[in-house]
Amino acid sequence: MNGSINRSTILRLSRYLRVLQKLKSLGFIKVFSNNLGDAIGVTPAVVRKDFSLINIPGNKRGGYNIDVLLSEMTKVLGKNEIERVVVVGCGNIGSALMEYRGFARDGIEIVAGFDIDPSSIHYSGKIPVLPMDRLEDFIQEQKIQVAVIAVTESAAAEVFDRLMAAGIRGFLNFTSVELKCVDKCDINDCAIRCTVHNINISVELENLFYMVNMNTAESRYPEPKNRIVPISDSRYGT
Amino acid sequence: MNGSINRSTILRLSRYLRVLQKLKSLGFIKVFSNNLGDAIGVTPAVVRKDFSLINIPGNKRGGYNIDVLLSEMTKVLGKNEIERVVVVGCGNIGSALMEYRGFARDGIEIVAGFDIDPSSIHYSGKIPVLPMDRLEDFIQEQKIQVAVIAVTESAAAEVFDRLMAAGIRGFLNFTSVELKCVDKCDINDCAIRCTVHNINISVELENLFYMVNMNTAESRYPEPKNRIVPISDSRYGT
DNA sequence: TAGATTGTTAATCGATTAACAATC
DNA sequence: TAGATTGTTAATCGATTAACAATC
Repeated sequence: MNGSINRSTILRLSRYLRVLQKLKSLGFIKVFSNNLGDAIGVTPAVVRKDFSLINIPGNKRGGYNIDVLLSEMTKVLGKNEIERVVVVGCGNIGSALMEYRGFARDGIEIVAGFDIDPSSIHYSGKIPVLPMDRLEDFIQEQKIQVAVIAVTESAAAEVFDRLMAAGIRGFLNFTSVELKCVDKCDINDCAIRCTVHNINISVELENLFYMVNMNTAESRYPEPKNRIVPISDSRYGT
Repeated sequence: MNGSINRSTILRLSRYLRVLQKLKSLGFIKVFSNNLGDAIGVTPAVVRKDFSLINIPGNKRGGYNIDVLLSEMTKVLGKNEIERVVVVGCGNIGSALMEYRGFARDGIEIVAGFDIDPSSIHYSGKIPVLPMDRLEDFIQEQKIQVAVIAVTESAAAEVFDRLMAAGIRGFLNFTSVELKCVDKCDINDCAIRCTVHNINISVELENLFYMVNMNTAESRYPEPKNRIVPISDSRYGT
């Protein structure tokens, strides 16, 4: 098939959405494919292709209507309701995420944290931090589907299993353990799919060092044509 | 060219490295391509190809020697010395990273933080937090090449420019602003390359919700052949 | 030897890019 | 009209996968 809606496309849609919201707040009405391409670092053709995939029409001369883009894209991305998340592990990273104010603007709400350390527990406050034995109940009662894992390395695998069993189907994993979905079957003997995004900051940094070293090594032989070769990787690229 | 060392390969190498360190600490001497493949979620052929790209020899029957792998891979990744990083913006995320203990094990050291808020500044302590006007001097004196950007959205672009001008060539960007390397020329009129990794946690979470919704929608029509379809995306995949 | 694993080549797959007709 | 932009198709590119000979 020459162009289905895949992960790359979806990640780009999220990024267009972000830019479009800003443009709208600035009073813009329409936008061209090359504007959006510049904004997120892709070619205009990619933008047009993405939009045509989700059947958003443009005007041959007048570009795309921002309101249409926003409403269609939120429809595709399923962003019509608040997206509720739990954070498991309220150490450095977990707490930082729970204190981050920017999620609300993006329609994301962290509804609870969970921690093994009794001194971290508090039931009141903006976001409660609950003990680990409340994990399964809470997830099932609140029908939570997405969780952030920010526990210690040694607890990662067990927490992952518990979350999976409790019904979580999307995982954002900040531990250094590479988590993978393993075979699980529900009572109806039907496949359970889940999605894990592993974010390993050490690996990110290591890679940056490698790229920097490579670039400085190469820059002794600068290419004649393209004097400026910015290498901007959004992690969703390539 | 049918197989140069590209970003995907490098990111995989970092991940092999991590697994290999654990295996070594468990007393393992050798490892097979399918073990490593399982560990990071790729096929054995990819592992063998990666290793052959960096000229690591295996034994037709006995797999790969872990010590050889480790020493060759650290050579390629340039991990022989401590990798020094600064963190700009010591709010929630920035502080969390500075307090994270795991970097040392990976040969990464956060040598300083920088913040605009005077109450965050402290010159002593494990990692000093310096005022922003020390930024350029520090980076140049210490020859820092990689920085984490964890400032507010509104400060992101300016901080990025300052870091770039001060000599930073690798950026790990946690702000919601998509940073791109722009045209810059140094005094020798030679291209400056830099690398930016943008980590946008909102986008990650949004994407998880999309995947989860898609999967649950699809699971009403389970495929006959592969009953279990784990979708495990390491962000470097695809 | 028999079995298993590497190393490499060719085939496949998918995404990006280029190009251009359609048309506002 | 002339110019600019969309929408789509074909070409290119690159990475993954499959396959299998080599060989321990």
